[in-house]
Amino acid sequence: MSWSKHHRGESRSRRGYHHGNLREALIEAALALIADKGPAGFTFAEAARAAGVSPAAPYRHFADRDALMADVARRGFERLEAALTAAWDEGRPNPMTAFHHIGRAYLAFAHDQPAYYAAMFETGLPPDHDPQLAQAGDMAFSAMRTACEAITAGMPAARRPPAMMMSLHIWALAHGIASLFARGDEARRPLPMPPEDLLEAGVLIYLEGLGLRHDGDAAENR
Amino acid sequence: MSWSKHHRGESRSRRGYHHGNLREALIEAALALIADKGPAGFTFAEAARAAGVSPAAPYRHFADRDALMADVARRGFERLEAALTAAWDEGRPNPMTAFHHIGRAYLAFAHDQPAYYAAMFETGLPPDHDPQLAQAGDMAFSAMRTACEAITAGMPAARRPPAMMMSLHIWALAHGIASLFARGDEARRPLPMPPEDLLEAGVLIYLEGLGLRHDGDAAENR
DNA sequence: TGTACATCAGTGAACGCGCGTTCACTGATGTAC
DNA sequence: TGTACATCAGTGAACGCGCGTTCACTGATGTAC
Repeated sequence: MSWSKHHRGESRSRRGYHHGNLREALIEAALALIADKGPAGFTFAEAARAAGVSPAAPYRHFADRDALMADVARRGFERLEAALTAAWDEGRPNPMTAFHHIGRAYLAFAHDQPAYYAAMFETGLPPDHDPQLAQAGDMAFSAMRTACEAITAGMPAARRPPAMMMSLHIWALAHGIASLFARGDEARRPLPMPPEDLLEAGVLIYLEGLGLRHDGDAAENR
Repeated sequence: MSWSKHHRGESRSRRGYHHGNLREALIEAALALIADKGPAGFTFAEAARAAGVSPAAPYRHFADRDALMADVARRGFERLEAALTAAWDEGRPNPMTAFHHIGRAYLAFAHDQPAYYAAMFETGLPPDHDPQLAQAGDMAFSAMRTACEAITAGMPAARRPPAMMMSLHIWALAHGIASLFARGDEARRPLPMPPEDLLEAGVLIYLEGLGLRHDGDAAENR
């Protein structure tokens, strides 16, 4: 199979000596390994093997194992931010419904992307290890905060809660439920109800506690 | 130092050939290693070295690395249960105050015992990997549930929330805040306020949403 | 009180393994002229 | 259009290391008699 030298793999973008897209291939390999064996089960050498290159090749693209992991985490936060923003959809069809969509999107992300989720929250790496990583995390949080600001905008200023505090509460509640009960890997704990329902009920009670009526129309918030 | 053969280490309970308390020593070593380098940084061999025994010795007490880890996690849940129960103190001085003590105790545990916390929640092991581990986890959750039942006992049955749901909400909120902002290791994220204050505010709003007045006296709940 | 013996916790040497990392190198690419 | 050359992505062999696990063993303990 002499042609395999010039047409290795399934894609014509991978050429013989030069891989062509090794950086992306390593990240994909890392995701697959993390999903399979947890963040601890991912090794630089095995990612290289999965990408079909020698163990020295990854050093052309990442300083070390942690740098690759941080890049995966950064992409995870970017994806989460996109998912939350799409779920919010600028408050359509109405802020209260859109707010619940955000919560569902958070749980869906944790469940459907366990590798990203683990890289983002369970590697033990400090979040400010990499400025780009920290910024991506802030962006994702901002998506939540934007929604909180919008949903409380209709309240009288005196009774309006600080959007920062509110978004931290919602984030923590969603994160707690996701980490314990909605994660996509083996560490998920059993729950006597769908985690989405648990989160939605919690958010409703919380909003009620803030003085945001949720029964009836949502005209107050527009 | 010929006597070191018979009086090895700082304790007279450790005797020459037989360690005397190796099981405990391995668990302590594991905790120290996890605290130092995260759950992934703990190895069977290094725990043996820290305990001053040969690498084969741990196999007399634990089937493998995961079995030791599960034992550490089990003890962690037992400690957490004890801490929550002590904080609740059967609802003294009054249920609302005692309830907030529980939240603080959860955050304090996560902060002060990062090794236990990581072994309990971040090893990636399935929670039902070990029946004793699962039971210890249930016991800790029960402590929370007992408090929720007590604090809602005074409400009219029609408006009383299910204690199961309520305790899941409080647990998830505390767990989310602990995991993100109150953990004792490097992965703690910065927060513009003490995490205890964030949790207490969230709990107050949540209880308000349930219809549990918190301003004024707590007579309603006694 | 003394002795024989079963039990068992820990030894230490050995094994195969995969890891992270380095090094001088080589083959492909693309650009200047 | 063709050629020389700088660039750089990937090679492959090598290194030292620590891991998990096994094995036949040995020394300490405690109990039966």
